[in-house]
Amino acid sequence: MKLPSSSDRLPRAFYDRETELVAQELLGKLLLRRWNRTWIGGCIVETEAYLAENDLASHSARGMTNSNASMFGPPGTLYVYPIHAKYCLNAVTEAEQRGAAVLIRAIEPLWGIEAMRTARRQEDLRRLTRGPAMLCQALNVDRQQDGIDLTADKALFLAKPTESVSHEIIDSVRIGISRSQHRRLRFLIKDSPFVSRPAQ
DNA sequence: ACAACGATACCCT
DNA sequence: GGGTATCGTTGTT
Repeated sequence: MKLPSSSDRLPRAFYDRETELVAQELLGKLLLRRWNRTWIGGCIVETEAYLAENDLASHSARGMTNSNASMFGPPGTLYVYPIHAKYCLNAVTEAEQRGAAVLIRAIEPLWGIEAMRTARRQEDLRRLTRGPAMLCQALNVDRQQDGIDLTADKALFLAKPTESVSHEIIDSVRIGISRSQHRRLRFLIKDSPFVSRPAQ
């Protein structure tokens, strides 16, 4: 896979659609992070949808606060939140003020693998980006990046793949939540060895 | 001021 | 598969 260029960047209209659809369509897309004058990133293999309405597992479920404000920003905003002394990253979806987002849970590492190994203090390729907090650590993303515009930022963006690769999507229940556990809002690329856990 | 908890991951058995 | 480190956020006194 060739490194994407700025013309491959996903436009705001991509994010300004139903969250479940965006979560599925983000599979196979590329996530790129500029770090120390090089690019780190790879291909998205696992996502979860967090909805604006009737979703008690969503951070937006009890309204906007200072800490979740960027989840209510325009589509294409990055929402980074802290959990268990780590971080997870989301792409905001639907119209501004809706409060919906897609959690990016895992990528297949493609570029800057040595930089990821350094950031993660982990040699095993399979354990570099296999989970949302691992992914943030590998890409050097934390709360400093919360609220940036993925459709314009110079150092962090999402892009369409530069070569066509077919994949099959499967759904699953979401991981690590205590409410709305029955909903099948987790999406994976079938047979990818880089997902955090198999579908349930 | 303080206690409880979480969209986690690591380490151990 | 289970226990837990670790810390920001939130809800309770």
